[in-house]
Amino acid sequence: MARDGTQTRNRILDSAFALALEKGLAATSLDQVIGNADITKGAFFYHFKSKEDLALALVRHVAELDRQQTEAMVKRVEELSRDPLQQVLLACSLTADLVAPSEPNPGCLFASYCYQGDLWSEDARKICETSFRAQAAWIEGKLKQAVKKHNIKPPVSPAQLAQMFLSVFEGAFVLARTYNDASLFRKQIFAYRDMLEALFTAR
Amino acid sequence: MARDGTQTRNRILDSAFALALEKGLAATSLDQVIGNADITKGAFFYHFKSKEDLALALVRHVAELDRQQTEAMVKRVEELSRDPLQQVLLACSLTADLVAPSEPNPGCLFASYCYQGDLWSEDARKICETSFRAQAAWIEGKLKQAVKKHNIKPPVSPAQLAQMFLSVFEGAFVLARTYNDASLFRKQIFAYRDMLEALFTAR
DNA sequence: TATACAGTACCAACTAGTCGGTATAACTAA
DNA sequence: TTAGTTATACCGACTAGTTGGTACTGTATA
Repeated sequence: MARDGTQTRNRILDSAFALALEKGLAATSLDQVIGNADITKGAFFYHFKSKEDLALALVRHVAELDRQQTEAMVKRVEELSRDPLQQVLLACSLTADLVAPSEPNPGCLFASYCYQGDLWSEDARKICETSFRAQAAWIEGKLKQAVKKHNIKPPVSPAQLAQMFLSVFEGAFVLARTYNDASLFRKQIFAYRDMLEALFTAR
Repeated sequence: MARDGTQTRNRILDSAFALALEKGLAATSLDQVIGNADITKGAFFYHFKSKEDLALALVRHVAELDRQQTEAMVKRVEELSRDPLQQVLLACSLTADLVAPSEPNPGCLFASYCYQGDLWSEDARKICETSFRAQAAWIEGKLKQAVKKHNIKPPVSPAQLAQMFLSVFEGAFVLARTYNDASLFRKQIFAYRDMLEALFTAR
């Protein structure tokens, strides 16, 4: 073995991630990724065989980070409360705190990809879809438990409400960017939270 | 006067719009825009002085189209019902119908721009923000009227609910693209509608 | 007779990607 | 111990092609 290459690989990934959120990967040249990572072209093409390869590796990387983060959050939330509805509400609050109000480029890599045809390969799409489905499935499951436990019939199905979490999540990023105000993200997630609470508490 | 140039100009705009939604304007070359519009380079640079100029003109163009569409919708909705809440609910239904379930590239130009640094100039941002604010303001106003009329205190403020419409709207596009299923847009808008109705009806 | 193009030839800057070479470190055989 | 071997990790000049944009001539239209 020679010196450990995973460090360099991660530097490239981190560099590409930051630039992708800042200006979109399609509009970012490899030279910029390379410069930002403070490596050379040779190093880049040693680790990735093309820009497309990098794009795919990046979305895989981010999906894995998300999975770990979600896993940890679920664990914390299930320790904090035994009530399924409360668990979901807590998860919303923790999610809202993920984006600092001063964040200059709040956003989701998946959303960034899906509006840039080059990167939006079928492979990339599936990775994003899987990631989304996993998150929605957890919320849906908890809400179904809440329906049973509280013996309530919400006006919108748990499945639709779970998807709406993702909609609000993604939409809040777009709003935050358009209004140039990252705090909007937090506010929207909390609005969703409050709304959920009301739907399952009222009556 | 010679022949009317607005036709050609609109052809360019339409071409760029379609390509922007399909693969993002940043990843689209001028040659593609020109080829798609079936004109020549000379014609393009007669109407637009640069790609940036086109990008700005396009977002302005789309914002104007949106404004007209919204204006017409508001008019229809206010004819159909006198109740402010019902007007908002109707507006949701009409909005849901704007995207055909078979639409190959459902999406919002504004969202597409905001994830592509090149195009995301301060000028473009302001145009999107103004467009968003106008829509949210109408919903917020109607919901405030509904609060008074029905003498109800919703768990989330009209302002937040109005912004949530935009969040769901934008997020639904991202979901539709990620799940590769345009019908998700309609479903999410209806879910928002049903939720709104429940919040203002319950108790 | 100015406008609104078509057409084409061209350019400098940038792009993704290649290629020959080098540095490092672990393994191997004398 | 050490000289030689090998694989990995990386360097950076280079290239072929694309990009946005220019320049200029020609022509149909109102």
